[in-house]
Amino acid sequence: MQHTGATATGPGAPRAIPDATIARLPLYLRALAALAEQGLHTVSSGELADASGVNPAQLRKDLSHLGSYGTRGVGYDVATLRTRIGAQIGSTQQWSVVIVGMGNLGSALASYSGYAARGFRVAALVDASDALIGQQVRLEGNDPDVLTIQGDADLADVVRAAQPAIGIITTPAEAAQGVCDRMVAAGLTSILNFAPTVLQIPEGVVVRAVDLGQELQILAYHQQHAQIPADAVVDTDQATSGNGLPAAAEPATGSREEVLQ
Amino acid sequence: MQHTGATATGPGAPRAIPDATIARLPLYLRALAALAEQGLHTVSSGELADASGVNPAQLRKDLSHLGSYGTRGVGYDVATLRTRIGAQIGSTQQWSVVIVGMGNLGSALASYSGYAARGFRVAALVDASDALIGQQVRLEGNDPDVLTIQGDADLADVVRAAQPAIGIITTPAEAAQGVCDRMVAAGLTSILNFAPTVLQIPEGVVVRAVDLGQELQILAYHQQHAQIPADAVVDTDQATSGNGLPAAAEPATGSREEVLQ
DNA sequence: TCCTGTGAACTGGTTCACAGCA
DNA sequence: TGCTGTGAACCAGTTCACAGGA
Repeated sequence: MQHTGATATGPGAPRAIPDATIARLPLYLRALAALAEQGLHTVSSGELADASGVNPAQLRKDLSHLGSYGTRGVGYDVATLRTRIGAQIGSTQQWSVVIVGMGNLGSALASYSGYAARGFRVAALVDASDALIGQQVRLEGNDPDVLTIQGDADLADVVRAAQPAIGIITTPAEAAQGVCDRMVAAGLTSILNFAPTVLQIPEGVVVRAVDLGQELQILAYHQQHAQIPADAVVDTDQATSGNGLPAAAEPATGSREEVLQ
Repeated sequence: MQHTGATATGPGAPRAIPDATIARLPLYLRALAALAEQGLHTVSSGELADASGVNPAQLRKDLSHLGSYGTRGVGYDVATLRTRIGAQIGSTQQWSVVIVGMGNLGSALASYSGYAARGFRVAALVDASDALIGQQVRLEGNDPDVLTIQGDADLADVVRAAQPAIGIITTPAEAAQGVCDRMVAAGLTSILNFAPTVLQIPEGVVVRAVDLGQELQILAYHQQHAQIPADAVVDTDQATSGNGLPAAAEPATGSREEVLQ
């Protein structure tokens, strides 16, 4: 991991939130939104940690990096905490994204309805295929709720015009590096890459990669090495419902694998 | 992160590959496939590390966990290494997956054409909507290249019949926990969750989560805190092309953010 | 009493630097 | 000579455990 020159370790810079913490803030925000929707006004670290899938001590330490917004003996005020985390993460302002590659995945991401709620808007759609260029795409709840797919050749112009904060690459692997280079040249410094390839980028650009195949392979590894020595799966502290399988009905609170990290 | 009772620290168990290493093996495999395609027969740790976006020492240490398959003074044999990593990760056998939730994202994932190449096949598609149940979906290159969407009510039967190794959840957040519970009850122990919610699972089940919103928010954080003090972006060791923007044409080899952890 | 906030211990992971072999 | 393999140093992140405030 490497981020921008942002690690300003200057004398008067309290700006030092660990990367691992930052990756979890969206999780907390999501959990807080759910709690607020339930009408809750206060949460303890234990409750919020549970809802976020982390250890309570972890949660408290993470939040302590943002300042002291809890009340001892009581917990955290849901609304206040949402505001504080939101401010840190930048969800107070709206960020534009441009999506390059309007195949199955690109289209699916374009029509993702959760952008607005999280402070994002799709500003432009780009593809290289003549068959797609010029087509109009309807985006539920997006600011311009209809976007015209623009040509890959115009990518630089599109980026300069739309000034998106983030570029999303959903092209085939072969095209990804070229798209990335041109995004960077046009001034983009944050890229979300769904193409199964490693992007070479200059200093100062942040790339996050999501790869379905990689995720599946990691799960396959665990699957393969989950030796079932007659006690690994069944002999947990979970009740079994007589068919030798864990009961589904129960709350099933348990440990879980960390999210992406 | 938490995986199955697989951490068999028994006396004669050399089975101790760190999780962080496992998460990178698919990356190496991908890079090796690309190198093999280029006709390369041998790679040094430096070259492979470059192609995978990691530090050479990291790569060597990772590979050393699988055994010694390199030749000092020369490097690694591409074919051998592919085989070894493939064997570890389980890509020697084929794994079936079931996808639950055939909205935009589910459909996009279903028609992802990279499954076969990585040793996966889609065994079943499930959705709760009457409008979708019964519809046929064409899957390029999949074993049954046409699948009929099955009803959510039949999920347990579908899982028991298809015996998938991995369940993929692409339902709305509200439905995800229910689907997960029933998957687990039906015997699934590896789940890939795209729904923006934390799944509560019993011991012995491995969940990996991918959340678009979370990724965007992490990037937004970096974007917001990438103070541009007139020297953060431009004043790197990258050449500028006169327009004050980094040149796009150059190789742009540089540091990069780690892939997903 | 019950919770937060945090120093301190610990764990896991990364990088360095070099010994050792082709 | 040029590379791998790996102990040792280092660093980041997690968890513990408790002091201290509402």
